[in-house]
Parts: sequence; structure tokens; C-alpha cells
Amino acid sequence: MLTAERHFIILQVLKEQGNATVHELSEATGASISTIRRDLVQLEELDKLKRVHGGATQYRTKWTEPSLNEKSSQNLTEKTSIATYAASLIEDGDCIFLDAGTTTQKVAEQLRGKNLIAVTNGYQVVETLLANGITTYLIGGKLKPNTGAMIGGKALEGISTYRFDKSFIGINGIHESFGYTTADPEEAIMKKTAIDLSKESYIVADHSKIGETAFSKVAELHECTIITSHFTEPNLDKISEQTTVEVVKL
Amino acid sequence: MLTAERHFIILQVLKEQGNATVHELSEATGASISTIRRDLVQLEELDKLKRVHGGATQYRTKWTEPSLNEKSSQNLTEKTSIATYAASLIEDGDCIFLDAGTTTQKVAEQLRGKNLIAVTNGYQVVETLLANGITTYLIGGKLKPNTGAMIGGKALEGISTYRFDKSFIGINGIHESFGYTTADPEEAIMKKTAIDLSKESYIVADHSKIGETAFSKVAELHECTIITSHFTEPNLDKISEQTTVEVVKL
DNA sequence: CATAAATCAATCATTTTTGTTCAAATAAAT
DNA sequence: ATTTATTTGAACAAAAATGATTGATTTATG
Repeated sequence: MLTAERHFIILQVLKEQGNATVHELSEATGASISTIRRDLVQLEELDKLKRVHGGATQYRTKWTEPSLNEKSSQNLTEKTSIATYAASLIEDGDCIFLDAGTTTQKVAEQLRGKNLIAVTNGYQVVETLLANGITTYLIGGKLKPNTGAMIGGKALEGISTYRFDKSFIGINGIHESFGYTTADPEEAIMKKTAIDLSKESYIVADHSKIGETAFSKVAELHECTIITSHFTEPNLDKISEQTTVEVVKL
Repeated sequence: MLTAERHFIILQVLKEQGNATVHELSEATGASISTIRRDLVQLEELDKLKRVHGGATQYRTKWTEPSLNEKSSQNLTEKTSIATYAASLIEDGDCIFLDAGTTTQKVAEQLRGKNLIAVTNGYQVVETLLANGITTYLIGGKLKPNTGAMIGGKALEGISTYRFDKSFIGINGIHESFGYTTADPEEAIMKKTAIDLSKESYIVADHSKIGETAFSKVAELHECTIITSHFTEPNLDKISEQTTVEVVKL
């Protein structure tokens, strides 16, 4: 195992959980406690993390901070599974839109080596895309501080100059009669626009979003294909009558 | 097996997985460890990869890990001084443009609590701006992978919809007869446009840039005010005949 | 506050990787 | 065919990284 690889894993774990014990990291990397400790010292030198008694935590900016929901590894594997399936849909030469959000960021992680053009309005997604060597376009506009998403008139104007083969949209609620909904009206408009500009649109959402509703309507169910997991959700039947639902295994 | 062929395979593997051990590469190419090692040395000379203990990694980690560069940089205090002075020029309610780059990022760090609107084409600068609670607009466009700067037609279009009170531009060369120059022609156009859109433009550059020239012309000396340090630079006299030069103390 | 448990920094022996040298193998030139 | 470069693989000592151990330090618990 390469040192750089270990460092990457450590930072990855930290990004996902927010903090980690030396033992956890030792197990995750297969390296000894001593080595992990040395790694943590090095990474702290580089301001990549903060060392605490027993392990390390990440310096978190507002939107990096994982919610309680995201911290559970159950949820994490679910998102990864969904993202892996979503990425498998992308073909060579595709021009795709990746919405801002943690699930779509997971999709970006799965794109390494693929030949495609990605457009995103999510500031965090950019980092992942570039790190994986993807040709990346960012939509301009006003930045929403807490989520790092581009919103507002400029952003709408910006996205309208593109056309997409496929778009991958994150969402807060999927409801049989209210359709797709999200919290912020400005973000809702962006999502809706992206869907309209795409040949095919996919909603990537973990099972907790099914049956929920949020403040702002984005689109009707039939406008997108849903990629999710857990088909035991009671409401999924009525939803799958209205649109295609791809259920991935965990 | 041809040498060029091996090099291609090595870079291919690196592109796919981001890093590789010497053993992996030996296996992938069929060549011996010694040969791989020699290959890696050569490829590193050409800036095609970064050699690490045990193997090699991609070279694009450069801007993903700015903390590494900044820490090792001797010009750190110089840049901070320059940035502090630059930030002091900004008044309440100003609308400013911050170029992509490490020095301008330092400027962003000095803006905490100020009441202003910031526009930037630098992806890394965004994080700093948001962390300091600044209303931030990002210009859209294609992302240049190694610097994280927005370039291209879309970016030009994007920046042209703004007007700035002050702009702060990073630069590679300041020369008495060649003016301001930078490496990438696309970035040069962006900088020039920003300058044209601003009431006042400031070049923020440490002393190492004075007397240097790079590939692409950005603007004439008189178009901007220079903020730098070390007025002992021999070429500074002739430069200061043509434009205002603010020399900050360290 | 005192004790026990856990974690830490420092050190050392071991393993792995590296740079270098040298001879064999291969390619190019006469 | 013979000589001359160039490349390759192997050998080996020096350097770096690793894992285990120890005593000191910190944190938790009664």
C-alpha cells in the first residue's frame, strides 16, 4: 500500500464520518497503529485534519459538515451503490449534468477514467470531478453559502447555454402525488431547468426521501427516472406506476 | 517492448487509478523493477507524474493540496503582507474581482467581516471567500485542471456581465517593456477583461515576478497599480516610471 | 482525588524501497 | 562481421518506512 493511498483513505474516511479513531483507520488501511499515527502527524502538518486524543477530526467548512443522517455508514453504502449504478449508465462521449449534493458527488467519484464532459452547479462536486480527470464546466452565479450550490439568475442563464445527454439530480422528497420537491425555491428552478435541458434525467436519492415532500416543487414524477434502493418502501409501488424506478442492491 | 510503449502504459495505469506501486507497474508492463524505476525518473523529469516512495502518483494533486505549497513557500509572509495591504484598499459596499491564484486567495483571507460583493474565476478562492462570510459570485466556464481557474468563451461571457470597483489580479511576469504577462493565453484574456471592467485594477505579485516575462501578454504597465514588496529590485525603478507601485513592508 | 485504562511520543529492529554500479543483452553503425 | 552505443536486469549498500515495544502522559471512572 502506497503512503499516498493511505493518506487518501484516511481523508476519505474523515470526510465521510467527520472523525475517526486510530484503530478505525488502522483497520481501514491495513496499516499498523504506529504508521497511522505517523500519517496523522504528517496530514496535520499539511492542515488536512486536526489530531485529537484517540484519532483525528476534519477541519470542516459549513457545507462539508455531514449531517447525522450521513454519518451512518449504512446510508453511505446506500449512496455509493446508487452512485455506482448511476455512473454505469454514462456512455463514452456523453455530456452530463451533475447537480450539487452529496449523492451526486458520489457519482462524480465513480467517473475516473471515463471519457465525458461534465457540467455542474455544485462547487464541491467540482473538486471530485477534477481529481478524477474529468473535463469539467462550472455554471456561474451566486453561491449559496451553506450548500455551495450555484443559484440565481446568472446561474439559470448559464445553465441554459448547455444541452445534456443525461442529468443526475439530487432531491429532498419524492411523493406519489406531489412529485419531486426540494427545500430551496431557487435550487428547485435550477433542477427543473437541468431536467428540461436533458435527453434523459435521473433522480438519485436514498430511500429516506421516498414518500417525503419539501417546500418547492421541482418536477412531476414521470419526467425523470428514479435511482434508489430498498424497494420495501411502502410508497414505492404507487410511484413506480408513474415512472421508471431502478432499485439497486446494497 | 518499446520504451515509449512502457511509458504509455505507466501513464495509462496512473490515469486509471491515480497512483501505482513500482511492482504493479512492473507487472503491468512486464519490465523489471529497475527499468520501471528508470522510467519513473524520466517521466518525472517531464512533469508527467510525481514519484513517491514505493511508486508514483498523478501530478494533479498540486492545487488540491495548496497547503503543501503554501507552507513550503518562502514567499508566504511576503504574500500575506501584500494581501493585507490589498485588502485594506477595499471599502464598504465595493464590488471586487478576485483573480484565481494563491496571492489573491490570501487577499480573500483578509476580507472577514467586510461588507462587499466578490466575484472570482478561481475555484479555490471560493472556499476562502465563503468561509469568511463574503457574498460570492463565481464565473462559469471550463475549468483548467491544474490551476482550477475558469477559462474559455463561457467564462469571458460570464465575466462581461459584471462591473467592478476594484480588481485584484495575479500575474507571472512584470516587465518594463513587455508589461504584464502570464503563462496561459486563455487566462491572459480573462485577466485583461477583468482589468477593463474595473474602475481600478491592482496587480498583486511578490518580488520574484518583477523583471520576468511569460508567454501571454495581459496588459500594459500603466493599466494597473502594482502591489509588491522589496523595492530593492533593480528593475523596479523603470517600472515605477510607468505606473504606480505600492511597496509593502514585510 | 486516586486508580485504571487508553493513548501518546520516542526508540529500535526489521522490512521495503532506492540509487548506484556493473555485466549481459540488444540495437545501431561501420 | 565487428565495433560501439544504448538499454536492460541484477546485485548491493544506503536510506526510508514500518511495526512492535517501552515508559510517559492523558483521559476516563469510581
